[in-house]
Amino acid sequence: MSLIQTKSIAEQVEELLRGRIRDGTYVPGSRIPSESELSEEIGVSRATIRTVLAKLAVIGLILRKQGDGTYVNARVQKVSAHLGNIWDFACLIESNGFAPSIQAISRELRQATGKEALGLAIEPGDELLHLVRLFYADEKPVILANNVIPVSLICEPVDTVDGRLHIREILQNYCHQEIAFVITDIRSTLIEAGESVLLQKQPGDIILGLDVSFYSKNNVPLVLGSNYFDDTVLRLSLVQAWN
Amino acid sequence: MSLIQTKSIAEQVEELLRGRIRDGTYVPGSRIPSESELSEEIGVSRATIRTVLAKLAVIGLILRKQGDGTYVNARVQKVSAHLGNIWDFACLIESNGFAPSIQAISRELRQATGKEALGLAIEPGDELLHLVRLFYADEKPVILANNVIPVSLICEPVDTVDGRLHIREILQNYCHQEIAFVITDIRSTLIEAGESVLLQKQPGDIILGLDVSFYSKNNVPLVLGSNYFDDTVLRLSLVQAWN
DNA sequence: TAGTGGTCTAGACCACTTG
DNA sequence: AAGTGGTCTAGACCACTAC
Repeated sequence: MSLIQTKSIAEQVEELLRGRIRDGTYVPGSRIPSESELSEEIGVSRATIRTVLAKLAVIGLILRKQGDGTYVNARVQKVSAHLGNIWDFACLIESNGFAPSIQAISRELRQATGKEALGLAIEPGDELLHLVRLFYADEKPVILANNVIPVSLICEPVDTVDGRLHIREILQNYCHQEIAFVITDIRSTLIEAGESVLLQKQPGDIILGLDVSFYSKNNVPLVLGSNYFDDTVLRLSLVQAWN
Repeated sequence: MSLIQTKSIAEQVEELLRGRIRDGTYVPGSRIPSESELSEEIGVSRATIRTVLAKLAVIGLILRKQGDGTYVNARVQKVSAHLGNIWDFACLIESNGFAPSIQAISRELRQATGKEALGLAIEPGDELLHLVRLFYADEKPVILANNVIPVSLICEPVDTVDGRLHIREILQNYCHQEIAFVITDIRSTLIEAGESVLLQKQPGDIILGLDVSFYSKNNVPLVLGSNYFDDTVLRLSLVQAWN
């Protein structure tokens, strides 16, 4: 097992191009070099260039015009938290222009409710680790995150779990599991008394509810998330490319 | 200009494989033939097979395991309205298991407000076409859609615009414009008296607000959408693949 | 060890836009 | 007409998983 994971050529090219877009080497709205030119300059095949450009086009960072060229999308740079980031709250806070931080509120062992058991494909009463975390945007609390993980998945001592880590990291470090896909339900909801205090809101204020399920490649449910998202401070905005 | 648009090989392969997944030829949860086998059977290169499988993997329809094989994702088939469909309301209603229909409520010419002018990159007071449409799920109203289009973009007589068409089709038919990308803001909001009647809700009920902006490849704002989404009837659920 | 998906290449041809 | 992105091919090698 090698600790040093060399990045693929495509990943390196992606970072290079993202960097040039970020630092203005490629001016917003302007045309970037053609695929052939990039291929020659960077020294990789045109196919590799194309896989990278396709990825950047999907998230709207660039606009491609057949017979013309590829353009930097000025509009998306400022706005976005795009598709891949919907459930990555720290990333989402950052792209809203705030400095993110995470506070671990509590870590509790308890039994699964019927609904949780259904979502996690376990039996009601099976033991769960329930994590409560609070996400801050520039010192202001904006997202209250509840996550439950079946204890049966956890390989390490439960009390070593660091609540400030990303869910992905928690699953990697303590469960040796990788996330394959995620299903997110978005609801409009009223905040309850218990949660309102932590988010500095009034009970009965309206708020976004994000119910998230994480699954492994074997289609095993890994974690359920029940999150309260203060959309008066943070924008939940998605960018999508057409085709 | 040819009316018959032959589909690309990749598109045909995608339809073939989607069909096999839909009709159970490929059993949910089971492994499908390898890339080489598909390549040989269908008679296209492995690269083409791979582009199709990559697309299906992004929307979670299949799960790919290196060194093992490709599996049909049983879970996603039932759930989803995935990324590409967030703003395609008819499609979203359908994937929730209802029959969609659209009622054109009104079609009005009026002047742009300051906010609208900003979003559409025009001047306040410039003329807009304001469409109000109501989406039904099995005869029950679930989404109220307000769309505004700068009249300057419309090439055909305004009173010929068919309010029951998809926004994409309206832009194609009456403005000769193609949508390149979309930015959607999701908010939690209270429904106002005017809108509540159409959606058969009480004023003050909570509801999801979806603010959508459509842009062309030239980064010109084409349409703004302000939509009220009854999430007590319809689930807004997103599927995303990790990587 | 055999077979799978993951990465990458070099090159061909097409469809399209711009000058 | 020249140059761009879009599509597709055939083949090589690697990393990983199962048996």
